[in-house]
Amino acid sequence: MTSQAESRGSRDQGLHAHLLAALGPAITAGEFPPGTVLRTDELADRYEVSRTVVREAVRVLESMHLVESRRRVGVTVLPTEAWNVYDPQVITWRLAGADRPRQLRSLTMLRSAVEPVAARLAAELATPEECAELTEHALGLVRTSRGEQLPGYLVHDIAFHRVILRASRNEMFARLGDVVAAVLTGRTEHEVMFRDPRQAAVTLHVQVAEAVREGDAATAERLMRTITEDAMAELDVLAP
Amino acid sequence: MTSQAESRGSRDQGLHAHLLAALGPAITAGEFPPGTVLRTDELADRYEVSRTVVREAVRVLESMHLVESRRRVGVTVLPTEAWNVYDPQVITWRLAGADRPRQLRSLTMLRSAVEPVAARLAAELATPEECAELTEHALGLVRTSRGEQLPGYLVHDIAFHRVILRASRNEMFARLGDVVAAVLTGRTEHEVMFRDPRQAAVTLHVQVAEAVREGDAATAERLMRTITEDAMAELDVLAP
DNA sequence: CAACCTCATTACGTCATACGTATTCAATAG
DNA sequence: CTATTGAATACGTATGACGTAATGAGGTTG
Repeated sequence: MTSQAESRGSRDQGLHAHLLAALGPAITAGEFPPGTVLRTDELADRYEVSRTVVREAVRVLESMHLVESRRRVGVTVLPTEAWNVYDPQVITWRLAGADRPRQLRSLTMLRSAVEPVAARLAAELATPEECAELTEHALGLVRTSRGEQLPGYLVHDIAFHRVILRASRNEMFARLGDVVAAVLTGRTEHEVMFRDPRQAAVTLHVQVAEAVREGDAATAERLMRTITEDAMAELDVLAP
Repeated sequence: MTSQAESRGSRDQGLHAHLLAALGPAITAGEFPPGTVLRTDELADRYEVSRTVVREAVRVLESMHLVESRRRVGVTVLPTEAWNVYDPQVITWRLAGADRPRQLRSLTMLRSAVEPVAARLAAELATPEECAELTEHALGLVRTSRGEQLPGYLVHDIAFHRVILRASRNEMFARLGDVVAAVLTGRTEHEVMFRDPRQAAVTLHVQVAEAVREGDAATAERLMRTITEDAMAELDVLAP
């Protein structure tokens, strides 16, 4: 065993996480085309870890359906269709990779399918506390809608949509909060958004908060549909 | 090492899969309340496998956010909010467990959010081959809509919705094919469906196939929305 | 000549052991 | 009563050995 201190790599969460952080992005980025076979020993040698660590990382990749391990064959990279594209880890890796635009488009489409329904449910089921949160974040959007306050705007935007999804009282919807956060963050980071958030969007958010507070499900859904469709349109304009 | 043949357990995919098949359902069923600590040695002893195997299984559970492994503490069961509820494995486990009704409701709601949008996209993007498949499965539904042919009906129903989701050309939507299959299968298995599939549903499916073939996006979306809302209503009637 | 069977090879699967290390909790000193 | 120290603990990692199934070469057979 060499000094085993490792130059740096990842002090975060263990060697297996380090390996995952190396293999996951590489696979999702297509550096290993589907059908590529990786050997455990080779990986252990390449990344200077024991086979134990490699096997644990492979097990995780396998649970994400990124690879398949077969005896006497090796660890085979699976085609995209097999991947667990809802796994937050996979989403993160892909958003950081080459096919980011395609990924962003898929996720935005998912948003535009789910969020309007979530808004309708929220209007029917939101607690007073959640209504208050919505109003607060809507006001936050108004405050940060002008000038160089994109980071602040982003925080309120994410929080607003998280509350909507959570207030829908649907587990599956609530879990998309992370996805929405990733999409919105990505949009801001890559300046796939005008420097001054459009006032129309801000107004719509305020109105959604109102509709939810008043229990107007139909209006909440319609307004949210407008918001997400605008997001889709924005993407169509600024991406191939 | 004892005889190590194991009464049966799972010859399917290795010992670690066996362990997963035991721990996953137990955790998702709430047999280990959040905060419960499991020790690897204890698990290894209890299931008569080596610590290596336990660790690999734990890594997978960890990637699903069902548990968290911390030094000197053990493997802690995480609260439901942390779980990867989109993981097909987790979905399967939960559908087989106690809170099946709640799970079925959440998933059906997700369907009713996504499938109408998918139908709209399908009407715009479906290939001639996919249109043919849709028509074929719609006819299959008609043929099996009466008498004791629920299994046959189910096959065509699942296939139909899979084609719609695939034809939407959206990765995230396409991946929900398994979810829809699980929901429809569950509905049939538990007789949460009338013995004779309703004729109205069959007609709607035929009309969706038509709308997609003719590229009538608005109609396809509207019809599919009716289908999924009927599914929700059905659930409301037959479940608390 | 083609189809089938045999068997050595290979790389994953599992086990056992040893040691490293972060974390916790209790005992002690101030 | 607070703060520091230190021993116990359970996970993290490495290593070496062996089991086992899948593969493909090579020989056998119809």
